[in-house]
Amino acid sequence: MGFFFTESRKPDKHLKGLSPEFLRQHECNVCPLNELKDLQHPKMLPTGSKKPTVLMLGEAPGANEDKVGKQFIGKSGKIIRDRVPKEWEDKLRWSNSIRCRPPENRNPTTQELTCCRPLFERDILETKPKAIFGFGYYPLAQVVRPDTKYAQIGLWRGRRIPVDIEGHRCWYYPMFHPAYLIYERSKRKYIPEGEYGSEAEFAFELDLKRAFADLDDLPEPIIHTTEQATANVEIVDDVNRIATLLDEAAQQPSAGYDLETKGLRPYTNEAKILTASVSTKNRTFSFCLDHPQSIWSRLERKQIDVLMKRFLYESSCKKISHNLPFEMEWSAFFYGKGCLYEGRWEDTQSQAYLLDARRGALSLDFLCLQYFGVHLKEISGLDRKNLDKAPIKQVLTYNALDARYHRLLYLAQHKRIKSEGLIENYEHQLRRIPALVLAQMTGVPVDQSVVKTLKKKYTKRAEEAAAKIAKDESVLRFEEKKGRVFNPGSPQDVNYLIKEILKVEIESTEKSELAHIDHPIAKLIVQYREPTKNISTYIDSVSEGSENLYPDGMLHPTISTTTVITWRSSSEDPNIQNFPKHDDELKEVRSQIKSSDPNIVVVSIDYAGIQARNVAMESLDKNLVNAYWNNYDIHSDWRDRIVKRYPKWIPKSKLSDKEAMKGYRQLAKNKFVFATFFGAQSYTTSQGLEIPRNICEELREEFFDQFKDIEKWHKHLHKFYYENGYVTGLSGFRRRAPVSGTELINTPIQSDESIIVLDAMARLSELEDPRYQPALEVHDDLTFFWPKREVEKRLEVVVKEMVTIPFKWANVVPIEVEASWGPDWINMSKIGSFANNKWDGIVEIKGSM
DNA sequence: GACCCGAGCGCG
DNA sequence: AAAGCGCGCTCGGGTC
Repeated sequence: MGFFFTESRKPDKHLKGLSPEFLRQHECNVCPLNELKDLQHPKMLPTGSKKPTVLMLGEAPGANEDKVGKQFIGKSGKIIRDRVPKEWEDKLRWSNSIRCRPPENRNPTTQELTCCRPLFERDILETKPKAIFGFGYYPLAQVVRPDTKYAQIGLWRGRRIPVDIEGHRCWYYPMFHPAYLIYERSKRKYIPEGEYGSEAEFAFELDLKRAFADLDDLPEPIIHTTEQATANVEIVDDVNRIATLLDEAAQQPSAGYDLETKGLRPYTNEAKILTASVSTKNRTFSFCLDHPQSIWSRLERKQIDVLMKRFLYESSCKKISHNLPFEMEWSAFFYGKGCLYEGRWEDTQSQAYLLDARRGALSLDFLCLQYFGVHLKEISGLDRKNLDKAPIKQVLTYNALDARYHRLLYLAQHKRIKSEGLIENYEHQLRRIPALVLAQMTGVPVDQSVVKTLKKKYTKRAEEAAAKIAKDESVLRFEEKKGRVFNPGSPQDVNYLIKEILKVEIESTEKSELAHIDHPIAKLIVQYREPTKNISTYIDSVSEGSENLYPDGMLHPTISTTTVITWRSSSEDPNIQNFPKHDDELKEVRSQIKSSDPNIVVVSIDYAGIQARNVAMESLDKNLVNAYWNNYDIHSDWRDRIVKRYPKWIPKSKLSDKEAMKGYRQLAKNKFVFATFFGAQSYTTSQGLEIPRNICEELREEFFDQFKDIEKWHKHLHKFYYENGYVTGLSGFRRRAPVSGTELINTPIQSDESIIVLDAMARLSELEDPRYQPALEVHDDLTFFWPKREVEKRLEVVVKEMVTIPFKWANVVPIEVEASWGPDWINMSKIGSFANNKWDGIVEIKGSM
């Protein structure tokens, strides 16, 4: 039996010209597997209980199964059977989605799956199981028919889906295929006794355990038919009726709210809200705003704006959207930012993210399939990209359906949020959204004159490097041998050049690897890469003509709070969180980020060493906590301890060189102290510090002798994870299995960090004063664009808010921020460091960790 | 032409 | 055995 988890293993979609109906009708007679001569046991029948609670559904018989004529007796079958609780053994039925063994374990084809499906259906109707546990991709595809893009077992495992098989309704539990677990084990040379072969193996065990535990109290599966989904949608074309319905909705406890728009962002000249829809318990309706096919008179159109505004500002219902930042950004853009803090908004995508953060499974479409067994997008059959050209009635229906499922999904997920004890986390998540939407709307200024200068400068550099490369003798030899032009931007070409022409062994063509090569071409390639990367990633993306730059001359990067597995934010179009800051050759691109008004300056305030403080908060390590209160400099101390154990690390001549010793402190900090906090092993620290492995092992022991509770905390995380199936930080955030050992340590650090920073940002936004609204958030940093003469006054408010953290767990160590300012985003100088441990207004402190 | 993937590299 | 974590973007190189 194979394993079914990658794209390449999906069945081919060709039915060789035969319709699915035809294949279903003729079953085995038109099945290619029926032709096979060498099968020992073709058409293997299901076995086990005739009145089963669960149907255990595999993919197809394997070699062993075919030989003996019994199902689930091979290696994969054993993995499943070993995990069946005794009390369930006689309540199971065993079957495969394909009854004959495909030759040489090849994948079943769509044709074979379709032919076999009626056999499966008849068995279901005869035996009526309450649940199906399906192993791997093929049963999932055959039973649930998820859209191709969702057909990844890794996305579905750990969930349950209501399914309707020819009228029989039951729950489908997708699980990994055991063959995948065998494959994962096979990749490792050695697995210690008692350890899982992979995190997937732990997840598999967890899934099975939870699925069996579910059986005692299975609810009725809810499945919406297309008729139910589309029933009673009112398309409103009368303004008075819109007024009546909106006012009625405003009085309801909850209302789904959805907008269809021209474009994804409201900052373009063509941006329009095309239609809107609202769905309450009694009613689902939609109406036009600026759809080209709308029939409103100018007066009517104005009246609709008044009604929209009233609904957004004055309704007492919960306004529920899926991907709330979208509805908030458009609503605030057209009806004023004030509406973001009026009434109560809810976000079903945030709920879903809290319950299960897997990427790719947060769309309304996916969640409707999971919760209601309904293919939402299939019903509407609408091309979202050209909504302004689609028939208006279709757009309005589609719009209304979305609003309906916003509300239904909210109710379904709310129950689970509550029962999992995640209300507080959801409330925090909700507060992030208006804060980040307001940051998106605030925007980031770009000075196009700087952009032009830099583009010229880096283009010249790239050209110069390219010219030198073209003339290099090694490149000439490459071109002679290959018969084509050498491309310095192609890792493949570079790899060939270094290995086959220069005859130098390399592991990769990364900068660090090239640095070790004693040939001018290595340096030249880096000299070519740097300016080309700078141009394509950081200059072109902010220059006129880029889709990222809007008519207001600003960037409005999209910030997401439901993408990153650890609760951090992410930024795209462009990613403003990874602009060069350190490399002298590259960091100049930050000077593009600048107001054209010379009175406006950039002010950044970042949390000093927040992740290390998170380690102290999490572990409550006595020595680490005290270090913060007593200004003990861990990194200098450990620099000195490393030298003590390995004197060769720092040449004698440098021991009295203050600047050099600062550099070694930095090395000790990043390559040893922090790395060890985060779970790095001696192998890694040895590579980072470039000192022998055994010394690093000794150092590690010495380190955990000083910070005993950090090691304890690492162990606790491990234990908690295997007991509960997720890892959590002090904020209650959860990251669910599979999670690897080092991810276990990092996750609470990143999540608590993000809670602290984004809570501060939310509090600043809630002041509802644009002066204190950050324009950027970069993980430990909030950045503002302020009039120069206002900086001191505004800074006081912001700093105070940032260091006054409302979480008890955070205040076991002092919190410190560092502010800097300048005319642009790179030419910045330090204003000062401020901490809350000596709070007396703003206290500037000297010496930081 | 649209999509997918890995390599490489920027940030915290 | 593997060997801090988390992202987004661009390119080359491939497929359909």
